[in-house]
Amino acid sequence: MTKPQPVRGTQDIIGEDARRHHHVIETARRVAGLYGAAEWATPVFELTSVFARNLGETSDVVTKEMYTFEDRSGESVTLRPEGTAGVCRALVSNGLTQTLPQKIFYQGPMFRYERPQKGRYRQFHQIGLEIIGAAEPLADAEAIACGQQILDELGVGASITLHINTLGDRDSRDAYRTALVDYLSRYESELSAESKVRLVKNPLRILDTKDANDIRLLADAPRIHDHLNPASAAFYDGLKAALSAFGIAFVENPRIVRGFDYYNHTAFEFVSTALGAQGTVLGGGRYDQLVEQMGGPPTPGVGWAAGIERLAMLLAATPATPRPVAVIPMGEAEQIAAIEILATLRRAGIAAEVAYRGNMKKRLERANRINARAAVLIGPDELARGAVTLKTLDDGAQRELPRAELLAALG
RNA sequence: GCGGACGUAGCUCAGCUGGUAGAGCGCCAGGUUGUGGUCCUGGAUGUCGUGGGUUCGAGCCCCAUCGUUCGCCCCA
Repeated sequence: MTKPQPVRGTQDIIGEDARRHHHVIETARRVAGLYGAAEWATPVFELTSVFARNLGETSDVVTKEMYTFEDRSGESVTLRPEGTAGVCRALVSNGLTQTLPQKIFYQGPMFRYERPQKGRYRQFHQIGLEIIGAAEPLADAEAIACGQQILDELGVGASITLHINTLGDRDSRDAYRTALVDYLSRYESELSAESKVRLVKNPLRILDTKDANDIRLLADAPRIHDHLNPASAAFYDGLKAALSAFGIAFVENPRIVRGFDYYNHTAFEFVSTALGAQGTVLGGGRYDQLVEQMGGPPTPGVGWAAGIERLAMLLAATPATPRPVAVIPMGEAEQIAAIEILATLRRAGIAAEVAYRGNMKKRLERANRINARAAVLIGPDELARGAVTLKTLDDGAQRELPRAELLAALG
């Protein structure tokens, strides 16, 4: 038997996975609301230029990793690889650059055309937060605090450490890049193959190398903090002060970098100590050039995103679902009474189920399987007396009571 | 995109140097025609990922393909 398969790198989220997934989203949505964020839903695909223009046409990201195709009119469209670009596009499209700041929460599927691995799918899901229109480090601190609170409320915060860094403003960053290239060029022959390529293409990312010898060479490399101009240094100090005031613990990690030019100042990652070397569960930073690159007015922004699948994996336990009440008519004659009781319970906010068929034994088995807390039994005797038998399934105790008292008994 | 490993029942897996499939769990039925979770008895389920090849004979060997997984590249 050949069963139909989902497209490579996609997965069905069902059962326990679905409950964990929803729990992550609901927790994040609720906490983001506490920070004043409104939830946006932007399209899952955009014109390719929305993503490509900002990333550089030649990077691997564009040529290799985007889910891009032509629609029937020959337009090149791309399934969104991340959420920030679409949110910034929407901000500009809707003229919201006149109404700043905006705090935006989003959640949904993202797509990258990569080789699938465990926890890395071609369709995956993210939650994200953006604060657009605030140039102050307080916005960065709020975004980070929101991320921290979500992780805490998910119960995964304990095994996670916040790493922060600054890239400085454009001048600071350019000065640092020059200094870093100067230094590393002297050791070019000793660098790993990948780092040699990065030295030309994207030198800051060498700081993120895994090669032991590269790491040794980097020990004496110039540091970003020595190249920050006064304004950038003040911004970074402001961030750290605000984080401390929010009660957020962090470590400074100069190896956290971002590859694209629209990033500046703050870069941060929440790293799980439980998941090995690649344990980033939530990451983000400041992107003061992005909205302008998108065709809007110069508008600062800061935000983060986190993979829902990875967070769901970290949850200690699957969130419990409410236990329903099983309504069990003995036969056809009691069916109508059962339906009436179902309606009463559900309108009162009590989860209630009835099995579609089967004798009493079968229906009790089913009640057990759906983890019902109680069964409401109705046979000819109860029907004649206008009563029901209420059975508590955990201890098996049961008693007969008038139908009118059922709601109160289940309250 | 590159390299390694793997693909047997719904799930987890066993299957000797090739002789045409098994366990546990789950599922269904009965023991109990007004009572579940425990127990006992019985039952169903697989073109052994797919296609081709070698062979008298392939779950097992060979090739291809699809998928999964580990690592690399990348990680917006």
